[in-house]
Amino acid sequence: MNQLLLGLNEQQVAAVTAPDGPVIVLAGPGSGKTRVLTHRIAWLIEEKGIRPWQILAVTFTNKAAKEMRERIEGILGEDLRGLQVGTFHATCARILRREVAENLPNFTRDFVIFDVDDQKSAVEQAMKDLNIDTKKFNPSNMRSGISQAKSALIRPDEYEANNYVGELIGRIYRRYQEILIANNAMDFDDLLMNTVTMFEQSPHVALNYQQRFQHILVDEFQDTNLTQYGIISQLIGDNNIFIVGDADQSIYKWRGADVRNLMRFRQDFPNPTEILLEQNYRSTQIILDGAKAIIQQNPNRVHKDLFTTREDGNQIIVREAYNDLEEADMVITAIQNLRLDSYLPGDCAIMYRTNAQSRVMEEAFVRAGIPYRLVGATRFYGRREIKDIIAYLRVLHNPADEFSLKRIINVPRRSIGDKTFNQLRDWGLRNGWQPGEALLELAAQPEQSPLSGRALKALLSFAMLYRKWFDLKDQMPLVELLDLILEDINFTGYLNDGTQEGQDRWDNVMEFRNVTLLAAEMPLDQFLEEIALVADADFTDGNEGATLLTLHAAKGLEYPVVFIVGLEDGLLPHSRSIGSSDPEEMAEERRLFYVGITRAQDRLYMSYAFQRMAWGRLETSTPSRFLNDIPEHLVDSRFQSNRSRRQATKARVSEWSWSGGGSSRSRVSRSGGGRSSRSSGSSWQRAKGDDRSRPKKRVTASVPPPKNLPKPRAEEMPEALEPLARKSELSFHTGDKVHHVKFGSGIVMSSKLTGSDEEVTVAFSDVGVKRLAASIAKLEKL
DNA sequence: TCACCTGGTGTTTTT
DNA sequence: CACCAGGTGA
Repeated sequence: MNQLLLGLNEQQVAAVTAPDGPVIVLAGPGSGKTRVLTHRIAWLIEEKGIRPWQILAVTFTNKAAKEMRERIEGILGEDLRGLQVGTFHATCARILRREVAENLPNFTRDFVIFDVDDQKSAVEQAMKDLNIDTKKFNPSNMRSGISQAKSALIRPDEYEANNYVGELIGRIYRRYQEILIANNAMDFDDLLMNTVTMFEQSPHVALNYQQRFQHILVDEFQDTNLTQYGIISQLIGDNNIFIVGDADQSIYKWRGADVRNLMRFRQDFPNPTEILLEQNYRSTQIILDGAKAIIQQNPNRVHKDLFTTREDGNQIIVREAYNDLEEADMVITAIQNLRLDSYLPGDCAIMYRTNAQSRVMEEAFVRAGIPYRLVGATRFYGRREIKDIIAYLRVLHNPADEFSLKRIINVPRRSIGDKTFNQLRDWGLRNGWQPGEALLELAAQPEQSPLSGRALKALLSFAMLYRKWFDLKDQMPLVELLDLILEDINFTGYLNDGTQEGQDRWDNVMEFRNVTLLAAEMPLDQFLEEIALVADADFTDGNEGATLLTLHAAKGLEYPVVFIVGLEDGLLPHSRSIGSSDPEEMAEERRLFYVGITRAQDRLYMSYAFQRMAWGRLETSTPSRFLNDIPEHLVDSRFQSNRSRRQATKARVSEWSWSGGGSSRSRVSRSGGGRSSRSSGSSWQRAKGDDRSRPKKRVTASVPPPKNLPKPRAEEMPEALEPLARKSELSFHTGDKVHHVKFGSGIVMSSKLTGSDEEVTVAFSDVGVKRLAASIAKLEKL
């Protein structure tokens, strides 16, 4: 048997060796689809005599592309130059860079790529130009409306509105596009849309690529949008298309992905070879059963019979935490204990629905001194100081980029304000110069400019710098150019303001310098393109620490141990989907959960918190409805389910935490927490340094009603509808011994009246200090 | 022009 | 709570 097919199962072999023509591989999670893709490409090259450059493979992330290339090179043991592997965006950017000059009017090959921030600025500009109130209509919403349109291959002149906001979006879209052209810029969506446009307008270019790519392979097909489908259609001709996907893992509808592309594919490419990969090589039976139970609840899906040979395994552990801080501590303790089972932090991933949840987790890791890696959140290239530096490079590369110039012309401060900037701009406009060119002209002939006095002096000294860099930019390696700029503008002095934050920012700049160092001889345009297209998910490598990431970013990854935190209604499923009239939104939340679960190889932990901090307030939450769909026998849970929770409340506290109780639980309680001015009795907690209890600037003298007191869950308080009686006397006092059904016994540290309730702080022997509302907590005096 | 304040607003998820 | 845009005074 061919070496390439060794160790593959029957279906995988069928996929790898599938005949020419359209092929659909429906691949369940963990079914080895990456393996199939890499072996397929290797098979084409080795057995079918296809040259590497005749193959185009499209992946979802840059990282996946890199891995795929390396794996194929590993299999074939040769350098596969010419093999085109990349994301849609990277592939299109590459094609456009080469063809745009001759084949797409309005752009030169030096076009820049606008990220979401740049897009927002451009949208705001467009709205200003059109006299549309940016307060009344959120530019972000307008931006996403435009993005949706572009994802569906609707060009500005094709945009049809069916309501008032749509009409606005249409107008803004048209103006926005003009602005981009003026700036020689494309946004992410343009990379795709303009490629299709170019292929349509210049069929010979499309034909050229058709002749080159005899085999096109697309991964994660369920998350392609209409425009991407258009690209494939243009490229495919009579060539061979091989797609891999799983409708159950479609989680990007919100950004224009269209699962119906699978249907379209079946229509446009009749009688495809269809292969189902159902054997899971990743997870234990229990984890897989849990995942199946979740996904089965979705309507209108094609049933798949996933199975694994990894029998049994540990039960899925589900736990409730008192609040988000305790939830984080539970994760930490669990990770510490997992060492006993030989799992290192690097084997663990913590997944959450929203980036905002990462903060509390991160702080817990820092406290515990456990190494971790945060994926996303404040993305590296999104940091202000990094964006500033990139803006310098961008405006040097593309003098038309007004937004970048505007960003940096007064950073660091050089007394160049809006007025001066606009004068420069208008001067350029009158003479047909791009903003960067206007700077060069100013440096050459300052006396011709309409500026004078202080403004001229300030601007001129910047223009001289700009000209210097501009002349040198192609004559020195990137790092040297960067160093020169940093030196000339004294960026250190600007950032290093003596604070830790300043230091961190400078460190980031140095980190960025390393990137340019690695880029070595790379020309500026290519460098800018690469950093524009990197994604958070590209940084998930390495196993020095636990990985913190969103469920979206977890797609395509796997870990021995997975924690899914924040399993609460409103978070997962997200509140936006709960209130939505479109049932697809809820279905997508469910798929997201499914994706998370199926990342786990050996162990799976889930948690939810009774209350958590959100928008600076303390919110009470209900466990996620999804939890009810996991059969009880798969779950090791203190609260088996909502149904039997009341019964389970009797269990001992020690069973309650993942670890069996333990160290530093007192960290878990939250002081301050949005409720106002506290009595001095609890000040000792502040000393422990809960940074959320930082003294507030404004202290209100009166005590507002405690709007945010934890609300009781219905089954704990049958008469919940009755308003709480106004209390006037303390029923608990410092030193009282009390007992709590959940936390066991403890001693009252302090107690005080809040608007309509009594707030008791208790030190429990097992779980540490808790702050409780007397009306709810059912504290028993001993 | 800039430093400082204030009030409004927002957290889904990302190439 | 945290971030921004926009306003104000120096």
